[in-house]
Amino acid sequence: MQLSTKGRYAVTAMMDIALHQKMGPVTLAEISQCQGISLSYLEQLFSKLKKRGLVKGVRGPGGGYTLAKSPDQISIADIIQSVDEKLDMTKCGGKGNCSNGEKCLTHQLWFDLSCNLYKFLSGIKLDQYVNRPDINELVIKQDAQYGRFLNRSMAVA
Amino acid sequence: MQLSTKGRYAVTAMMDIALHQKMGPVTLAEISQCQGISLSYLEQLFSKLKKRGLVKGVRGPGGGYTLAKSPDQISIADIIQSVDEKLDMTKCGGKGNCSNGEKCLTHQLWFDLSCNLYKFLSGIKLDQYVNRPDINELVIKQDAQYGRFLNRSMAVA
DNA sequence: AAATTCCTGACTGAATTAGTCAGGAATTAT
DNA sequence: ATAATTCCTGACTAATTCAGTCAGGAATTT
Repeated sequence: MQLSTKGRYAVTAMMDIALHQKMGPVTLAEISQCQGISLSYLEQLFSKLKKRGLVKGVRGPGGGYTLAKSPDQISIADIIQSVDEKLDMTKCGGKGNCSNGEKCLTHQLWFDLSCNLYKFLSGIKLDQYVNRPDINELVIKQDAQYGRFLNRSMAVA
Repeated sequence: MQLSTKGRYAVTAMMDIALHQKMGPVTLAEISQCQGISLSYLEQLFSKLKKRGLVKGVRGPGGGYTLAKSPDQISIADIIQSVDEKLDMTKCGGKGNCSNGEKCLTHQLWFDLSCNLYKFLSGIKLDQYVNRPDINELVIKQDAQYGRFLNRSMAVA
């Protein structure tokens, strides 16, 4: 039972964007460098995030990715499901035909587990992280470390 | 994000044993047949369940496996952790050194998720299934289908 | 002594994951 | 216009894990 780095990377990247929203679009190159994720791999993940309508791509210089919805509308479950496909723990995909057309002994258990998981992850939205002091401290440290945004005029307020 | 069949099989098998406890030891051959799990694979899994002290093996004719503790002492989390290793969703194994020796942006999130998961799965014990009418109905149907226990004198009461 | 059952370790095929590579399309800045 | 930047796409590869097989041995009961 494990979270793939696929899902982990996607959530991390989305959080990075949410945390830098004021700065305008965030490039995958930046995320790649700061979060230590392969650029090509990020591109694959963002292709899926885009298909699900979670991000918008802006091409050309000064471009990057932006959140497609407000951060209080994007849950961790949304993100993971975009790249990872499923939070469903049943063998049968919820259909209940897991053992000779009937529910198997453990069907209800996995079904309950899936519900629990979904409730938890869909209850957590990106905006909950944007204003946490401990997270902001981390981001500031990271940005400094990689000299992020040094040559960009801070947009908006 | 997915449950491996490893964990699924182990829980199913343990539930099978719990449900047939009164009949004495349950052989892996029976479980293999009724639950549709490869015998050799079951042997691997039970080797781990035994190491963790969840089951006891009884060799020889009439042997099989028995629960090593009472079914209200065995949680789903115990079983999954025995064969699957971890319910930990953090990258760093909980140590908090996921990003250059510090916590990564998502550390706390995965930590909270792990706790939620563990609470849920450790709160469910095998005995909760032994007396459920719907489960018992399933078991009786299964046992009939495979002619289980036809040639065995029903022990105890 | 024979049958049964647990028990162990090594091996294999298939799937998935994580990551690479090459190239193209849109946009902006010069 | 042209060059630089960035998204965007698809095909390919290496490594890992999963699921399952196989062969043989040890303990116990009949």
